Amino acid sequence: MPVHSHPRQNLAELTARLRQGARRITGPRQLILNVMRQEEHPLTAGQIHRQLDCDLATVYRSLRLLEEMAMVKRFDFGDGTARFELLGRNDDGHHHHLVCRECTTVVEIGECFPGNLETRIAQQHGFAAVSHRLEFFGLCPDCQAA
Amino acid sequence: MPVHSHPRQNLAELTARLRQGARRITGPRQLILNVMRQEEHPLTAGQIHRQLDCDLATVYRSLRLLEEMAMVKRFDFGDGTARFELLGRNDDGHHHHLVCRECTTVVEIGECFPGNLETRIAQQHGFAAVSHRLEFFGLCPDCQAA
DNA sequence: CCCTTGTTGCAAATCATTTGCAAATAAAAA
DNA sequence: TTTTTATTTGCAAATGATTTGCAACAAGGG
Repeated sequence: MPVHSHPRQNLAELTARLRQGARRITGPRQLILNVMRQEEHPLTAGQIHRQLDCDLATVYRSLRLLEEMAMVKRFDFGDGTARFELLGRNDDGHHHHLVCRECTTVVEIGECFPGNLETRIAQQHGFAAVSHRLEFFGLCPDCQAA
Repeated sequence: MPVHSHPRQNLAELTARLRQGARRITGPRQLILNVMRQEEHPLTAGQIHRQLDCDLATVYRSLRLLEEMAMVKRFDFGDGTARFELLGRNDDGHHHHLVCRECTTVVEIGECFPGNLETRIAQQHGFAAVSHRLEFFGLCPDCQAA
């Protein structure tokens, strides 16, 4: 079983969450959620856009909205393009990725470093509300062969 | 003392390194190295450019060159703008940052998580040549007060 | 000092993402 | 159900960071 499972969420449930956020249930938003719920890997706005029929700007606007509502999480793999993943109802989305430098294949990582490291660093420098971003990069099995 | 010290490197030494890389010693390159050697924090291409008199494109080209030569390291704080730091002669630049979400103040972190974590993750998924990117974000003392 | 090749400045091109605005439309109100 | 009203959409144009084409130029070997 995958380290981090992605039980496919149903659309009705997602729609309900949207409504709870006092947001309108529109065609584009349903389409976007529907595309995202069948992907287990983070998608770029462009990848989502290619799979449906609405304006790219709308995709960006919707993703920002969904991010604010904590329904999706944004990841940055440092290639200048944001990726988005749908979050489960009580998932804060805290997990990391192992990304192939060649083909951008993504594997999800459940592990993280000991939590006290972050706390210690925060205290040492007087910072508050500290969070972190951690991603791994390497060559996946396929690309090693090639 | 800072966790990660930045002994100001002298220009002649930097220039020598440039020459070793079989690269020409040009005005713009000296200017850029000179600006970087007096900064202890990562700078954006724009910040460097503002402090000297040459084309922005040249700054970008030089930074890329210096990065390839391992004389500078590129950092990505996820705000869509790359930052660059000068590296010491035998410094691989492996360290992390604690960045203020409000004012972008940067503190360097010497610590890292236990090395076996990375190795274990790589093996678990059959990846090779694995590296990682880790940055912390929070509110610095000043911004907490404000 | 000259020649060759790497570099620069400038302008235009890219790329991801955002924004202005008028037209379209959910959801609330009547 | 129709009307009302605040959202949301599509489209085009604007942004901002970074790159690129190209002709003029300069560093360093011979």
